Amino acid sequence: MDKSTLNTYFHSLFPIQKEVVEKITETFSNFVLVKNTTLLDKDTISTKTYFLEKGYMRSYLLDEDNNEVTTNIYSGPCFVNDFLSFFKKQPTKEIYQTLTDCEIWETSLENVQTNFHNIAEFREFSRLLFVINYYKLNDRVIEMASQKAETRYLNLLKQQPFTFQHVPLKIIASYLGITDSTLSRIRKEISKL
Amino acid sequence: MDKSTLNTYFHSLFPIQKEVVEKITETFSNFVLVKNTTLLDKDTISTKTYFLEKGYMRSYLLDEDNNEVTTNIYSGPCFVNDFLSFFKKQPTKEIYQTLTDCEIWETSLENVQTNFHNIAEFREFSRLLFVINYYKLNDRVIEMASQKAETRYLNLLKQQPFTFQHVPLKIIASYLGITDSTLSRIRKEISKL
DNA sequence: ATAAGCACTTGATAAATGTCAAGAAATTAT
DNA sequence: ATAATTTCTTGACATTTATCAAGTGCTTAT
Repeated sequence: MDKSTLNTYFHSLFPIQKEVVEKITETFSNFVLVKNTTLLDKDTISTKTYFLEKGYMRSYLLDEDNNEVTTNIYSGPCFVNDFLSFFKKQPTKEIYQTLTDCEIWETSLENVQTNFHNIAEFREFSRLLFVINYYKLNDRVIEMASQKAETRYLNLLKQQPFTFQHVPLKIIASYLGITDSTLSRIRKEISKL
Repeated sequence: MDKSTLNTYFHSLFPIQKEVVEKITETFSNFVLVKNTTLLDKDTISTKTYFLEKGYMRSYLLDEDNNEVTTNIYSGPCFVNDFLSFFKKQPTKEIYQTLTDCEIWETSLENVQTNFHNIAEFREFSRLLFVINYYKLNDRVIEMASQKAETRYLNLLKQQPFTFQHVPLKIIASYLGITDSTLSRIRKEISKL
């Protein structure tokens, strides 16, 4: 039950007192999931917020042609949440799955609510987490709208180089919005240079 | 200074007492902007949160080839915010511009902070606004990654039909991540059916 | 250790979308 | 009302990406 990574994450995002962080993380409990396990399934309601301490995960869904669309790739340490399901108590549209063995912390919505309304620093932290996630997504939309596949690939390679050592290329391809054949060809082209 | 639309917006998103909403909107003041005016310029820090009561706006940026990339189209009534700039006090990367004459309300970060930390219902409202905006963006990424241009166009037409009566097609095209030529051809194809 | 199942690559071809340039149509300014 | 500007359309052609199918190699389960 070593919460040092979890606690450090709070400090890294927002200046906040050690005692306050310990109060916030008091209710978090941890568990381990092996590779290829579903953490949160489609059409269920997320009652927990998750912190991925170590390992890789993804969220994905199936489009109308039954192709997998990877919506996010998570590399710990980071929070993993289906915000809509968790806060609005709606069924998820996406599946959250481990891509490697993972170490995860969780706490309930009730605990989040208590902290959100009673600890000013947690409120600020929560909002900041939203802002950061929102802008990552925004940057991705801009990329998708304006950059070609090769550029998106090179950006991802620069931003998350370690992901490529743990996540299959076909999943990375679907995250980039291209087929695995196209990604394979892009990589071939680049390796020629 | 009729705040009824603004106040109603709060109620529509989240059950909240009339008196509490009036307290929250107390500090909002209004103004009018004519078509094609910049509300928030690139590289400036957003010190206000905006509520677009009436009219159309967009946010956009220029990519490396100096093409406009429209990141969002806003149709009042709705909040218009550069969250990153407003909450993290960072320079915006995008330009926020009116597309028609607009009626806008604004209040300062200080007022938002006071309400965020003192009014539980406002905290819930704020978070909900984030959640909703986050998922709109998430849906857009999924669309961009998995649907072709024609489908994205038809979805937008269904979801925001009135936008097409007030926003030039070239802006809609850049929002869809395609060129205006391609949008023109898509519309021609569809009109044939 | 072997078989089965995935992940990845590659070729041939097709579909989707972009580029550039010109002209038509609509809007805005004088 | 006219001119100027911007938006929209269209054609010819180029580029990007998808599709389908086959084959290779790697991983996993028995």
